[in-house]
Amino acid sequence: MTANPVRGRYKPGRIREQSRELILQAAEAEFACHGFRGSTMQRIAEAAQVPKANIHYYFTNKLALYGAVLENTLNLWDTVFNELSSEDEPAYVLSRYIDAKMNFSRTHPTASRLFAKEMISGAPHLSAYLQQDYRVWFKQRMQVFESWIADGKMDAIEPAHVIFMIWSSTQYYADFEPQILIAIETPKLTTQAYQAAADSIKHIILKGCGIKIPPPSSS
Amino acid sequence: MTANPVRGRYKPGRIREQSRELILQAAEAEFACHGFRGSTMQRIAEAAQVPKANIHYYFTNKLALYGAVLENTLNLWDTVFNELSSEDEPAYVLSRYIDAKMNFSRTHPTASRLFAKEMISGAPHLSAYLQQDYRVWFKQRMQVFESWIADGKMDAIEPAHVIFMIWSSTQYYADFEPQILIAIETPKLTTQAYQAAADSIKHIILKGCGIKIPPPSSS
DNA sequence: TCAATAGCTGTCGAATTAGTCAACTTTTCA
DNA sequence: TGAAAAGTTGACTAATTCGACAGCTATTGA
Repeated sequence: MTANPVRGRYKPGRIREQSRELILQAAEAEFACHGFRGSTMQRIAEAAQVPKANIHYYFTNKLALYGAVLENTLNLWDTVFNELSSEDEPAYVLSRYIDAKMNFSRTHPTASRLFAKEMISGAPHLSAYLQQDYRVWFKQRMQVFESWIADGKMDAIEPAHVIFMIWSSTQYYADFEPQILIAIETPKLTTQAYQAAADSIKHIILKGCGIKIPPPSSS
Repeated sequence: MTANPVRGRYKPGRIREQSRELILQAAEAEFACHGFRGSTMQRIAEAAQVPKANIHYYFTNKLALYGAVLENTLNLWDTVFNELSSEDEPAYVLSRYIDAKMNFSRTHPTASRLFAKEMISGAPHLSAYLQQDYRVWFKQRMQVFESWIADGKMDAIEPAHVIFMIWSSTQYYADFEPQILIAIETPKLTTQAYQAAADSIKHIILKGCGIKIPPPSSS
């Protein structure tokens, strides 16, 4: 009856992991839609289909739950951030980064919305993150752009604004979905629609920054 | 004692107008920060420095107050929207529009944030607006872009994505202020900073869309 | 098999919430 | 001036809300 204990995975904490994940997912959706104060433990419990008391068994209180959700989101975020590597050909690097950011909007819209809501509210729970990892990351990437400009590989535009344009335009498709759906008259943003958007953004950003597409390479 | 009834301005409803405005302003800030559910009538009352019951004298309930705030915001919005006139020179039209949108972010950041929050939440109170005024406006402007493309005045990019890029990048400076402040290491976004951002956006959008700056005209 | 541990939840209390109401003051205007 | 209208507000109610906790069941490992 011991249901094959093969391959480990049987220590106490197995159930813990599953339940926590279930609750976190429901909480992410709720927080993304209604913000911290606007969300209720009751609604999260209903969405996760567990009694409210069960949530309090895994998370000490509402703020701790919110913190856990936010931490999850920031981890995903960092993964995408790091896609902006410091290869030497800007056209290739930026294209890949724009695609990665757009894919994130497509596959993790609620994470994007949660982050946006937190930011709009003044980022009260993100100051630590912003002051540390984010700040460092930003400085480093700025230098990459500076070197590109120095090498004449792109126009002399303040790099910060270029990054902001990439972030804002890619996030827009997740955060402002209702507005976009009505504008382009579709009931749902398809993968093709996301691809078309990414292509347009790449065209405008690359050309707009005066970045030449390198001639070699196949296709 | 009748305190000069000169120049009208003395009908019943004078006080009404002032009090309503005071409350609406406090409510806008609160709703922009915490969303509809996350805001409380008590906090709005404290911000406006009036008793809570006074708010209920002017607005039947919380939803009505939110609706009034939203309506105010949409009126401001429309004013800026209409800045995108259909003159024949795209470089001039888009430059003016980007400046207007950026000025809106600078002078009405809370209105921008309120709108963003509502949109991220799925725009439950905006469907009427989106389906009407907005939809019509969008279609018309799309045609302007199409004609520019047909006339060879800009690259053949789906116009919708260009508009989305302008909206997203200009709103970003209002909605994601905390992130921006830390990135560019400033305690406050100055008018100069906004101007620099607008210039960068104009450079990238115009050049990126292959729009030539017309040669004539004085400096 | 059988304790010990982990996981679960119904029920409750204190605090906060939206909205009501009746009594009050100020403004208006004839 | 004085009464009607507009504006104001403290005190209240009913409904929600977070969170605590005791007692329950399921899982685990010896």
